[in-house]
Amino acid sequence: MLHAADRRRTDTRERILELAEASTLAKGFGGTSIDELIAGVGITKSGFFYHFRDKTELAEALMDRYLVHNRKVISDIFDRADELIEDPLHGMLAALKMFAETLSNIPEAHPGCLAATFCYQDQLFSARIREMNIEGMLDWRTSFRRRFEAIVERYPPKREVDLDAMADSVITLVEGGLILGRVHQDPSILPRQIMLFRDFVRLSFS
Amino acid sequence: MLHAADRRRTDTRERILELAEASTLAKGFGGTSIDELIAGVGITKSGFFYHFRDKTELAEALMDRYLVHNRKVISDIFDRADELIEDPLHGMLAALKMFAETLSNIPEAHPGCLAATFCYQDQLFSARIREMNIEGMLDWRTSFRRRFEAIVERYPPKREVDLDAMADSVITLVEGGLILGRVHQDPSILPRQIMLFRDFVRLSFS
DNA sequence: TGTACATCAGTGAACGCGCGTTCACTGATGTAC
DNA sequence: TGTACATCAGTGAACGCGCGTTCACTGATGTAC
Repeated sequence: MLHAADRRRTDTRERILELAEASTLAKGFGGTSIDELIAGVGITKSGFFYHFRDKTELAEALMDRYLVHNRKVISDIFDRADELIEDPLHGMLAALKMFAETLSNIPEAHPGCLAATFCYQDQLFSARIREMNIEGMLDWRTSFRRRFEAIVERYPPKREVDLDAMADSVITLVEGGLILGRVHQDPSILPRQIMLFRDFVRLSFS
Repeated sequence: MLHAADRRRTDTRERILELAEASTLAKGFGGTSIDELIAGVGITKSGFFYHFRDKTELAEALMDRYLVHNRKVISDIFDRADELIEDPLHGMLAALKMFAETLSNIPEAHPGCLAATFCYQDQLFSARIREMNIEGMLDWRTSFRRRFEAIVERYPPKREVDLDAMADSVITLVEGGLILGRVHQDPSILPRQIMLFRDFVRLSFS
């Protein structure tokens, strides 16, 4: 159980991270100033530096949070499907459909992907951040790759399929779809790409 | 024919843009300083402001250049295929294959997409930039959409297909693939995604 | 053809603001004995 | 249970650097008559 002080600490820190993430998605990490964050949270600048040694540590904490969230998204995709469906192909199809639905149900346009912003400013960051980014992307690849292998075993495809590419497809579409969705201000773009990929999976293995 | 002065002018301006684009892809536009550009080009700061009223004008010029380049990429995709192949489906398949090959032949990893960086820092820019970004994305959608319509007419698919989503797929995969390629430092990721999409197109219409 | 003026492509110095960072300090809460 | 000390979660003031921007000026080239 948390004591009062711990709770307070966690709160402020968490609120800084929350604001920093939103601002980073809107203006990039470089464009996000500490002044702006402390104004939002209601502390002084020194208060910020109590929670984070420097701005780099904020970036790393942001990436950490993102990695945890990332893994939860992936397991959410498959957990429900695994519960209901044993067959790997139909499990994948169900999982993709549920994923697309989840993406549709986010009321506002999804704000974007932190990994993408960081990747497009990577020269500003430590090698640490880049490694974390790779790690996050590999989580997607390995999770999907394993499941596609199970599918191939039970449903041998007529033509050879590039399993690594297929495993990377969902996260590729997510990154691309978030960009398109943002530019066009149309949150339906990403889920529709996922549903299209689902059609592709169905066609490939039947 | 250009006079000496014009040529010089164009040269310096072009070199600023060239450097600015590379730096923007590496660090974001906000992280790209005028000091850095003039050091690279070898002029003084006032020289920069002779060519661009302010930094916003540089961003717009960058986006302008990108839009022109963008259109060339799209027409390159289809021009050769149109020359050789009349059938819309086989033309599309050929175009996608050539596109994937072109992407493979870029020796270094493709540096990324300017539109993506701008999109992830869009709060820093004028509405003008955002409009230009939309325009660029629509170029892709309309070009592909028209061709998929021709395909559907000649090869009616068994199942209904989301033509808008299909038309958006290539640019979605390009944006996503560039991010994955950058993070993993693997330039083969994007062309393989394109080839996978090509398989999908073939399966969908036969 | 020579001269006067205009434009091009910059130079050099200065400015102010915002940014990340540091440092000495503090009041409230928690812990050891 | 009371006291001494430690830790937590900050405050307040200052600093220096880099950034975008401005302004008066300039030498080389181009153009009109």
